[in-house]
Amino acid sequence: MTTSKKAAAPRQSMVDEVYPTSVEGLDLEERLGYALRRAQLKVFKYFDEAMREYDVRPALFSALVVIEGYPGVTQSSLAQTLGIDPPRVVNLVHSLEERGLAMRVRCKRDRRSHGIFLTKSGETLTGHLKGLAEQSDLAATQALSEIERRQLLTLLRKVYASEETG
Amino acid sequence: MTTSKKAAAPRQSMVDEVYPTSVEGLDLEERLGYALRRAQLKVFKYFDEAMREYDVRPALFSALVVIEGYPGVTQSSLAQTLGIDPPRVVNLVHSLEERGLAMRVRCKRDRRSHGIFLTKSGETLTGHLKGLAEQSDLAATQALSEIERRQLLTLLRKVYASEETG
DNA sequence: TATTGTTATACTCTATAACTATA
DNA sequence: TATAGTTATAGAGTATAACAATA
Repeated sequence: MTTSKKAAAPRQSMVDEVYPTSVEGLDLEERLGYALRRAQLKVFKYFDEAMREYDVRPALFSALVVIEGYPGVTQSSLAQTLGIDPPRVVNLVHSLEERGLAMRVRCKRDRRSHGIFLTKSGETLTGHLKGLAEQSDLAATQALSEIERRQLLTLLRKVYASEETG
Repeated sequence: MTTSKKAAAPRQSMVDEVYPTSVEGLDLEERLGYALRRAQLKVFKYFDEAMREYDVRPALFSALVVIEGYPGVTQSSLAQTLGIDPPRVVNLVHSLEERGLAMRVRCKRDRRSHGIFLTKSGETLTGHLKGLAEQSDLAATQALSEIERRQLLTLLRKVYASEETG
């Protein structure tokens, strides 16, 4: 095994240039993690463009949608639901409050907890942003038919939904 | 508009707790970016576990596979192929050299460029890691059939392959 | 002047540990 | 003592600007 195969390291001290421009044909094309990362990069790029005007990042958008769906959600529950850590939620909610989009209210039964609610303007903005997000998803996946887009979403959900315990 | 609709903000200064535990039924479930991020998080978690023993992160693994497929690739081409910036490639290649997995060789025609080659031990490790990566992909997507896994890969490629100019 | 590789820098994202106030 | 929220901090990952060597 040490002599018969063509060596990878060059025999000379200087070599000709090699300029690949794609990963086609590489085993990388078969790697799910790589494909997910590249696809996500593209979808997020479109998302960022669509949201730039509002200075809303993915995490903030997700928080808005969850709070809209569960008015009064506690910060710890929000952390669990979004799969992020409590300290991040603090910054997220603080930012929402600063911008007048949400407000914290102490829970009466457990005064350690805070329920989070969208303000009126938070509700309005969230509705608007959901429309923008949908459009940016469509733009980012122009290469897919409507059926394929639904298939993709279904398959992705199947992957991340089975998160079990660890 | 100020009186007829149920206000989102609470009337009281204290409220009952709300503890959602999933995003089911939320519009978030329809967002491609969210689904991609969650799926990627899971696949990367499995990948990290599989590679922990070798201290290999996704970017390093991708670099190894590209160099294996294109022996002598220049750093700028590697950057373009992986969709990362030149400064990151510097660190990546430096790390590979430090670990004896790859080496830089000046190009004879354009002495500004460096061709990157795997060492013998880099080749061996890359082959081994590719096997581990394949297994970790399978483990992370146990919820999918073989056909579904291929479908997912095909759809993701369709999305990121149409990256055009912007 | 333009390009390859490099250094320095900064900014975002994310994770951890420790603190407070309530329970 | 345990938990919700908070603060401080540090580490990845990523992007930008500026520089040296070469073209």
